Amino acid sequence: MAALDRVDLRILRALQGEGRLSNAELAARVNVSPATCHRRTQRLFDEGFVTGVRAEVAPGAVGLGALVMVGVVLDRSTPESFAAFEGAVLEMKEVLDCNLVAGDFDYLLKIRVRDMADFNKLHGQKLIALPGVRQTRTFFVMKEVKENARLPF
Amino acid sequence: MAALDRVDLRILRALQGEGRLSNAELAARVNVSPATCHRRTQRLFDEGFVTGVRAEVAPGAVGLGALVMVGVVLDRSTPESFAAFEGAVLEMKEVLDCNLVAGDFDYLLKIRVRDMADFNKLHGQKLIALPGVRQTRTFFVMKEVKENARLPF
DNA sequence: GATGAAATCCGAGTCAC
DNA sequence: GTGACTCGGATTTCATC
Repeated sequence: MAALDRVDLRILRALQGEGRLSNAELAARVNVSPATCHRRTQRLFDEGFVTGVRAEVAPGAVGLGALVMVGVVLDRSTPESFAAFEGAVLEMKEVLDCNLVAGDFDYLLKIRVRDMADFNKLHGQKLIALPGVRQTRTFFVMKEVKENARLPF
Repeated sequence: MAALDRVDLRILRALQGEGRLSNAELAARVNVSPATCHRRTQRLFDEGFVTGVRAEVAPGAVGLGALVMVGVVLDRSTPESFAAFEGAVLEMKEVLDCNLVAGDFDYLLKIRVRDMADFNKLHGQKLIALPGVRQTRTFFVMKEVKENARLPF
């Protein structure tokens, strides 16, 4: 996994903004020949600099209009306890993000559901039933100011 | 902005997983002709069901190995106060997510920087200097269990 | 009004340099 | 890294249901 030069960075930046750019268009934007651009891009994918390309679907259009952040505190802070919780969270499709954090919580989750009623059900039936959960704190998102911004590089 | 039928949903799901799928391949996966698939996909983009296609860049590879969540409380809860804060946050490239929430905080931010030292600088120089900020609470992410999972639909 | 087949044209992928 | 060559897919047209 060699280092990234200026051209690589330009390719990454372009693709981060428009993942469906054709190789020809991409080459024009980063000022290299199509052949070179193709090889560079290939490498960036093959060596894991780009972990995937994904279409962003408008959440509301697919019945996922509500966003909720949840702080979770576990009963015990043992490796087994963490592992069990993480394993269970990975199975929950509604959980978009899950991070182990330092601070007042053990984990912070980002969850998308249809509406508040849906979240209430999820909370009562699945969230508090997750392995080792002592308490949760819910933060309903009232306004999404910024979502998934591009990486600043 | 008409509704989505089964074929549309299959296209969205496929593209959410692999945004660079060729139209030919996509058509094969959702079982329609390339022509139909092309027209459907076009519509999904044009009518805003797909808001963009983005390459996901490995954060560590571009010097953004540290992830930090920050809870922010403002001085006053006035519309002007919120607007000023939001405007300033939109200018900060390091802030990936910013959500207005109900609960102990006014806003929850997701921030990517190089390392803890970098965050400390950002916190001291920019975060607490944001308009109307009374206090912040920092949650360093120690482990990213799940990041940006696909929408469950 | 949407579909799939066919026809055209442009870009992806490969090769020699 | 560049330029050229070939083949496959993107995109449009059109007849059809």
